Amino acid sequence: MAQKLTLKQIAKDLNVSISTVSKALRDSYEISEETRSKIKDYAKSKNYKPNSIALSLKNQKTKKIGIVIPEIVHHFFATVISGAERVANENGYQVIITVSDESFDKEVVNMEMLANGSIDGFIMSLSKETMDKHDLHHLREVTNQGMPIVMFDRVTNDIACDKIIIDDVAAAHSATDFLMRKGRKNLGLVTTVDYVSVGRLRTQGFKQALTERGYECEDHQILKIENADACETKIETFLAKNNFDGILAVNELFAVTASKALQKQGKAIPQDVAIVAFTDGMLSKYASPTLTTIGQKGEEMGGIAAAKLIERLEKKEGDSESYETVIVKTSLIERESTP
Amino acid sequence: MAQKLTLKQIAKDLNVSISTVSKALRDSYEISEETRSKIKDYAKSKNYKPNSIALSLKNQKTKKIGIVIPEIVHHFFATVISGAERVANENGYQVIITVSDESFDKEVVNMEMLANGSIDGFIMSLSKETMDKHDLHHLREVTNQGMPIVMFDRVTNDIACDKIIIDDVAAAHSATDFLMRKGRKNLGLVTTVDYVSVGRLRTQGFKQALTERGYECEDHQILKIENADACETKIETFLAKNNFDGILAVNELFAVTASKALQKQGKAIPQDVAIVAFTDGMLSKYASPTLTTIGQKGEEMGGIAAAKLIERLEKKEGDSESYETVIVKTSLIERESTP
DNA sequence: ACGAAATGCGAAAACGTTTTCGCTTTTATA
DNA sequence: TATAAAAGCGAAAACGTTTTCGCATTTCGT
Repeated sequence: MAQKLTLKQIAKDLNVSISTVSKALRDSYEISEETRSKIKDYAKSKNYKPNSIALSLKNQKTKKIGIVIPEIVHHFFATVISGAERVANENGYQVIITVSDESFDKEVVNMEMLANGSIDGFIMSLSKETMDKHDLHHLREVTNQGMPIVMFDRVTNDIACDKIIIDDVAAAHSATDFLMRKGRKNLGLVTTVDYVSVGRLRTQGFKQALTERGYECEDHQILKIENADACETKIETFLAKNNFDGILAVNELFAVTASKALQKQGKAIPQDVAIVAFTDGMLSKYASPTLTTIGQKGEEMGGIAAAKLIERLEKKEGDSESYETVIVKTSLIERESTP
Repeated sequence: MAQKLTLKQIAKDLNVSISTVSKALRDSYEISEETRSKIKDYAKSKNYKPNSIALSLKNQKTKKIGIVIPEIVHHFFATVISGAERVANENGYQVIITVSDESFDKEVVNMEMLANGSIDGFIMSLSKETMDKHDLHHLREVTNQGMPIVMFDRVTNDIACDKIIIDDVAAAHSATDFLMRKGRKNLGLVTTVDYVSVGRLRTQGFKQALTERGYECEDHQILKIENADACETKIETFLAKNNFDGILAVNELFAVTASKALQKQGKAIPQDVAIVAFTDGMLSKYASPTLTTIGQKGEEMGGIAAAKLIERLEKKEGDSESYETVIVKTSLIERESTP
């Protein structure tokens, strides 16, 4: 009903010019104390708030950050958003979320939409399909326009930008090592297909740890899952065929599925089989038994990503063009699934 | 590097006026076939995309929807966002997320920020503190400006707007009934404090079901939890003091916590105690035993909320000013925690 | 009391669009 | 061939800001 109050309206109401109103509200010395307070009082009483669209157009800045993730109903990504949103808000920015749904096309469409003036920069994690096709033209287009990107978790080396990751190799390595220190010698890995960077790297860390201790890593020890929806039977047969005493899983879902399958097969956890999972989410905390996990600190990653992006946005043009890769430390959170 | 292409730039490059470019790109009959295709080809080759900020200012529409939720790292809210985002995108809208963190002040600040031209309308669920204080001035301010709100889940009757809810009373009633039909006579309820609307309503449904079957509902049967972080010991003592054979919990977390506590106390589930939980999330699916839940269909609620909001946004001014409350059907998803 | 400096304010441009209106030039009509 | 209509294009306003510049009035110094 009550039309939105603008500078123009205030100017008309008070019989001054628009410029005077603008200056008064920004405490310009050009405006007399008297006029200034008259205008400010009036604006306050009518609850004037400058129109952010007009400001964006004028300043060529939107104070908005676009977050592109593959999936939102997912604990890790939700925590990343949470961290990014918090830091963004603290710095006067807002976040716009789009979900690629693991689809290359959606990722492209969403980013093109946002790149047309809606936001100042991107925080993103690549969709599976993008990593598989390795088609990065949309990312290049964005960076060519001078719009910064910060990638997290699922990144690529072929785009020059800041990156926030965990050291997947090292984390998998140390988790595997942890299992071996607990006396487990017959280890299995439940992971994703290789084109997902984190899957590949974690597999690599797992293998390294084994060979360093003089064990050979054989193919039958590793299960690569493409589609998480149909993982249950695959995991069951994988576990039935082998006689593992330790399992590393690249995510909670695989881990808890494995845990249940093992228990169904009569194994006790952690006595017969120990389990460690990547990603410390709800499932790990509340599964039975609770799962030992590698905490990925999504909240922290999101926060760092937002901070880095904002830093770059607010830095003078043409400042150092060097990009940084931040490696966030993981932590092993021991629970009941390991002895 | 390559500056963003504008109408002005195209006009200069092709030696025509800005208006001609604009009209050509929008296929105006005023422009000759020749000029039109020249301009369109050029624009396409340079990948021109209209600046959305300028369009927003011109049209006084942003094509953006603000979603205000109390918490994002939460399965139900994540599904709602997911559904809303999907429907919004299908209709050419984008979503901006802000999190109130259950704080009244943050809710107010975030909404004021968004209300200044950033978005066309709100989808929201009230923060606990807002429900507690029952201070709704920020919501009224928004609606007075003519900006529509659609509320979901945690709503209030004191604001005129569309609402998307489940029938909490009926759902709790039928879940309680379900437990009684399974022969359970000594039921306990783990819920939240009353000022959270869903907590109050579910409690009401629980009580109704009991009294309808001739049981009296006594205070000791009900545990009201204010802070979910510290719920564990409270739930444990609540269960130890009573000898329940059936539990209804208002969310997954309370349910799985109760389940574990009961098992620790030597009870078998569902043989000794049956459990039903509100909210069908990850936890229920992967807990041991898996939990029978009342599915809230967050994805569907989010989708409906977005559809309703967009419908209202695109309807001619001054059309019917009547608001609707959509009640989304819940479904009982039976799993191992009930016989 | 006269010129200079300071004070207070308004006009206008700019950000990138769309759209209305008006101006030329061409084409059709009588 | 004169005239009306149609076709093709450009100028300008509008959306709501900020900011530079210029103008008028007041204050000051001598």
